[in-house]
Amino acid sequence: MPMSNKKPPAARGMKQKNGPPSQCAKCPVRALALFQGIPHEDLDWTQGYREGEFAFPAKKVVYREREQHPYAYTLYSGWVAISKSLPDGKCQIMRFALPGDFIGFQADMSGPMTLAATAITNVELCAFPRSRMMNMFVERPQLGARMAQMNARYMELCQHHLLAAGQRSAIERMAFLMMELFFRVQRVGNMVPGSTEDGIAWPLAQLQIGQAIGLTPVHVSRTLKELRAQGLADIRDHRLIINDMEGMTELSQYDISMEQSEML
Amino acid sequence: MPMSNKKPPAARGMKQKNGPPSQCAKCPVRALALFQGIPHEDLDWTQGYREGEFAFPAKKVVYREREQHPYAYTLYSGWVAISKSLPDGKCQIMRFALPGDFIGFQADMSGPMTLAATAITNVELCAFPRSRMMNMFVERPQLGARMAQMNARYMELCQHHLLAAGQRSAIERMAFLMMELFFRVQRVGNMVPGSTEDGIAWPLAQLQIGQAIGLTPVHVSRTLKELRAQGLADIRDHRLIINDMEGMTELSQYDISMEQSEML
DNA sequence: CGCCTTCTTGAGATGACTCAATGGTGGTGG
DNA sequence: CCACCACCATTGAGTCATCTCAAGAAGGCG
Repeated sequence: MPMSNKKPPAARGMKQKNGPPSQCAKCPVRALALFQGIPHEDLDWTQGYREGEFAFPAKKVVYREREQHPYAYTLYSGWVAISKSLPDGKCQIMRFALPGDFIGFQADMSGPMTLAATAITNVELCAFPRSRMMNMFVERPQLGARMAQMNARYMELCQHHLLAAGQRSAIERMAFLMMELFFRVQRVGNMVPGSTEDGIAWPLAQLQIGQAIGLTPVHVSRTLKELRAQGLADIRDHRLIINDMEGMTELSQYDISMEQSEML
Repeated sequence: MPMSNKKPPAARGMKQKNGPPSQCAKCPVRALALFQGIPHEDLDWTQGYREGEFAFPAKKVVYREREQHPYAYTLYSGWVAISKSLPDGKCQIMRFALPGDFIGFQADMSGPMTLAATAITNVELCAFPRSRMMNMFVERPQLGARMAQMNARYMELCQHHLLAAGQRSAIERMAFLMMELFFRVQRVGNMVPGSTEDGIAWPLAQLQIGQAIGLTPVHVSRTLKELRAQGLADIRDHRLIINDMEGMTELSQYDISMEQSEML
């Protein structure tokens, strides 16, 4: 049943300061999230469900909204934008998936995708057949519980963004996004090169920032300028630097405890 | 272990055109959602996890953000607002829970609540101990899978609201909220009295509408006036009436297929 | 009957948007 | 290796949607 592994169009164009994705190791080694704390027997058993590893270059669409896509994925390396669009072309990025994150899980696992996924950097993905996932979760309850838990965690991210979008100013939303991604990237640590004490590699264009927090690119630029002027944070040369952690914590109302729980 | 059932302060004040909650029948009968399609043996087994039924009057807080609350609930009757607040008092309603919905499930089932729940109408709830839920899901995988699925569905609601909050105008968001609640209420049908072909009972004040779609109450009023003037929809006497379904569908971009899947 | 909450309406302020032009930067091809 | 081109970021000027503040009207509840 499992189709042969594929490692197609690796690293086409793109600055990719992150360096090209490192070699694909064994699934359980790198896919921390879904399989964290899962008994070894379950892990081995799970291998039968894997359908290979894929690599996509930056900017490539992994799956589209409404597409009948066969896989869901664990993200090994890189950043993926998960988004939803309106008929008039407006697009909201729901979350950024980072290494270890699972993408493609939704209420109706046999229907079309409700969201789109687009590679922001070059990415490596581990594929699972959507049609068999619910089944897999029923057969391996620990895994199912873990999936539920991860999704609940993604829900919390979504809720924070909704709170920000509904109730907060441009600069506050901007600060919040920076803090969230700063801490999430720090957390996956060595999987994302380029992190320092006060900064991380930042692959997002201002257009994408705007799509994530509901601003026009022009206003993103002005807001960024304001954060810079206040000495709070800056994005330059594809890096985010937090200059004033205290000030940013205050402005963003980012709750660090969000990131401290042992489960991703 | 299970504490005695409680049926406390029923129906204190409040217009409550919905009429007071009807009597509490057996759990599985009314809690369609979580137990939908679950084998009978699992259902019976589940009874051991129930910790009684509660009734809350309108406006009462079921649990607060950051509170170490012992229960999660299936909602039997009434509407509950699930919200998240900022230190300065601004409050975003994440979703409205309707009969059959599950509330209180989150990534960290042993930590404090990440959201608050407030009864909008008088409500009846069926309580489950949070501490034992993950366990329950591992022991009854079907139930765990169902919970994951339900939560994925709530995630989709949240995503639609984030899309609306980030990308759409006041009147579009308003129309979307109306359409969502109209169809969700129609779907739970006889559990919510007062539904007609073109309208439903509407317990929300304009303040709450604003908290759900990110508008000030003043602007909610003006936006409502505009919808009324355009002959699209109206809220009067605690009822929502959709006057122009086609126009509302166009304006709201509400996708009816969202509601058509067999699972809630 | 009277209070208190909710809704409505007006006037003015403002944060974010639009349109448009300019300036960088990196990748590509000659 | 340089020049061009495309894409992205910046800045300015003007507009508009939504907010704020404030007053008054309506409706439900004790």
